[in-house]
Amino acid sequence: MDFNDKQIQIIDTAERLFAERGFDGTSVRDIADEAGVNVAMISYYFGSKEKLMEALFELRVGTVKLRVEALIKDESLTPIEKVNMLIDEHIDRIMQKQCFHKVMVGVLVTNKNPAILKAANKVKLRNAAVVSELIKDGQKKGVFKKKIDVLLMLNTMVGTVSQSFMSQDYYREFNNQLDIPDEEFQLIFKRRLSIHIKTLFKVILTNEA
Amino acid sequence: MDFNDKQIQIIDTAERLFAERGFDGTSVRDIADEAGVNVAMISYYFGSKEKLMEALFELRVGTVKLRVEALIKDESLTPIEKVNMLIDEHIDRIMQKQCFHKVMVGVLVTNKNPAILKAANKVKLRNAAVVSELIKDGQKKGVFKKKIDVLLMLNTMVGTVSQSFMSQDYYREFNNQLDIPDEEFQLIFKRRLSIHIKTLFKVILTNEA
DNA sequence: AAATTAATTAAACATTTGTTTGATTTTAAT
DNA sequence: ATTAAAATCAAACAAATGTTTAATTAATTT
Repeated sequence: MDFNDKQIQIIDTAERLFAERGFDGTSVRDIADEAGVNVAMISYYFGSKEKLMEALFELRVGTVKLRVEALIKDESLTPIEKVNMLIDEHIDRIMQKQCFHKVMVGVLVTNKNPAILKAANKVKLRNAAVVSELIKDGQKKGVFKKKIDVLLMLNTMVGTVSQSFMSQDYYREFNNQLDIPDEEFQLIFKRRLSIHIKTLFKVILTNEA
Repeated sequence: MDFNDKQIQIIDTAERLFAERGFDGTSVRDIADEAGVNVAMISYYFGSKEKLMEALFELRVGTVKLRVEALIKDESLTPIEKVNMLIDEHIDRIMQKQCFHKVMVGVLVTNKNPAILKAANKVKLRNAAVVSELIKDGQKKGVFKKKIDVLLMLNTMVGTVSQSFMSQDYYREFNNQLDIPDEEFQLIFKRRLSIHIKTLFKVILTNEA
């Protein structure tokens, strides 16, 4: 499905409001007003509020290029390098789509929309499978240890990143970094997060610090 | 504030529904019906739906005994033992109050209720301060390394636990543990999670695997 | 230029929402 | 037993909700 400019404009607005106020906390009139369109346009273009949400997921998840799957086949990279790229890619994705990430979290806590939940689980399963492959390869090459809980490891990555982004203002204040510019802080924040998780993964995968 | 049996009954029901459907996705009639009381009782006892939410937080957060603060002063424990107890305590708390935890996440993603958000931040700040003390003590005793990002470390604990509980059914299915009894799985799950995070913390705190 | 399709609108629609009312029952105190 | 307070109820309230309608305007096609 491809959306026209007006549709994307509505979806973008909906994404922002869903992230700020939650799905049920946002009315179609809120969306229409902020997007500068008539209320009826939402039904006209998407059919319903629920389907607008599904369109949002289609637009955001559907366009995710799976660099990961290409990555795993690259023979010039070591397993640990691949894992590190995986981490950076995940951080970048969440950072670039913070609103959508919030919406996603909102959907996952209240498993209301089963269609979206199923889609999310599918993506998750595929990612877990890819990472499992990557790890198996590393084990075969003798650089990774034998027993590795893949899902628990991924939970640490996803959970740490999610938690960090959700409380980044708090982090900034706690570390007295309110004076430095936003963009610079984002860079510092991202780099620290990246190094942090890579350190954790190294010990999970190799038992070395 | 102390609540009578009927009030607690309403709060418990509200907690479950807020966790399942979100605050805005739950109507006061839903709550009243499932709690087996008249709709008017919610206004009668709490004043409003919003205040019912605040009562829920008062009941759950207010009763949290700060074993942590007592813990830090216990001279018979090593710093690493204290940290490990902190981890187990956190896992236990989330495990025992999974519904409330979901509600909390819902509140934190959509920072709608500023009163609750402020209270949550206060708890967080106090916890961070306590842990900072603990770490400083460990550094003084020479068992912890110098540069430690406390908040990032806590984000890993909180994030990993949150992410793990949110997707525990998925974890169970992925690891082919659907056949074993619920309680047994919970125990296994908890133990793995505990060991996992303790391993991570050890490397964060001491640079040793 | 006429005809046809698509886009946009204000208004109306039926429900659902949170909350209040006023009467009635239950409980507790005198 | 009488009184006062607390608890419970069905009904009503206005406001907000998602969605539809029917008319009008804009864009595209013929």
